[in-house]
Amino acid sequence: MLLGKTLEEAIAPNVIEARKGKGRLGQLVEEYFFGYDVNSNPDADFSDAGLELKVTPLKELKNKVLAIKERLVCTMIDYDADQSKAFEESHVYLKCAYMLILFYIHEADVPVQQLLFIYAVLWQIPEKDLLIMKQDYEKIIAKIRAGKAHELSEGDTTYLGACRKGQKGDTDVYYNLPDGTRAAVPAPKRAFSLKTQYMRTILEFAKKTGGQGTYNTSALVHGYSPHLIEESELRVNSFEDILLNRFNPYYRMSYEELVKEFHAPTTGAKSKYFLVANEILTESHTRAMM
DNA sequence: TCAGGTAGTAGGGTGTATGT
DNA sequence: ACATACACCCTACTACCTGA
Repeated sequence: MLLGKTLEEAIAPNVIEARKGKGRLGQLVEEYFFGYDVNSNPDADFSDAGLELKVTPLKELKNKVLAIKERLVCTMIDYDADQSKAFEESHVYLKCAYMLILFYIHEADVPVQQLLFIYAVLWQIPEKDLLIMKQDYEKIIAKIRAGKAHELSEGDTTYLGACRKGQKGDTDVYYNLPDGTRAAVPAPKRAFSLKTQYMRTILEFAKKTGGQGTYNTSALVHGYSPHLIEESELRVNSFEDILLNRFNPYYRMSYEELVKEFHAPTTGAKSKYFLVANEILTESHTRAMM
């Protein structure tokens, strides 16, 4: 529907003309393509549409090669609720089947303002990978159902890991078993993560394709699409183009420059990169005011 | 060829903002 | 008050290079 056309040609010429200023594109996409009411939800982000945004570090090896620095944490494991969920209806799957991943280069002792974003990849987990993750998921769930959540380990699985997650002072949590009784041994909190081994395949894809507004939709077939993909594949492809175009102007800009560009507050929060990336995606809300 | 450097993997842990 | 979402930080162990 949008393929081979501009948004204006395909959707709402008059309205688009009525709005001037940077950042309208995303706003229009949200409003006319996805039906968001931008005004009623200024924080509307793409997770509402089934797109998870992730910002993750790379490290530069001695030979200058860029490698994955860490696993990518997806979402907390709910020892009670997750037990009865099939992979296809799990929080992890719904959340991470479709991700916009921004890679930046981590450097020790370099002010956080000077770190460089280098790749952006829109990634839909291919079916072959989902198969493996499904097995991983089931392995994890099986342990929980057996009352062995405390024995969970990242080494158990291939792509989808159950990594430790918690805060100072956290105590292990109790959970109920399928028969309603309480597990004998409480377990530390854990989260589902994409292991570095899997992240590497995404990185390789980014390198191979240039990573500057690149996307993998090879797995975009019928049957398991998250709710983002309600219409045709054409629509999705167009959406990707639009979304990725939003990032194009910002490649090779440092965090500091981005903060200036978006008049975003500089914070010491560890989620600061996410906050900036979110600014890019929801730029319309701040730019529209100017 | 073997000791030291590197990288991959696993494991444990933390800070800040925000939602319920 | 507490849990979750954001990543982010640090260490140990192991295998694999690599150059004296």
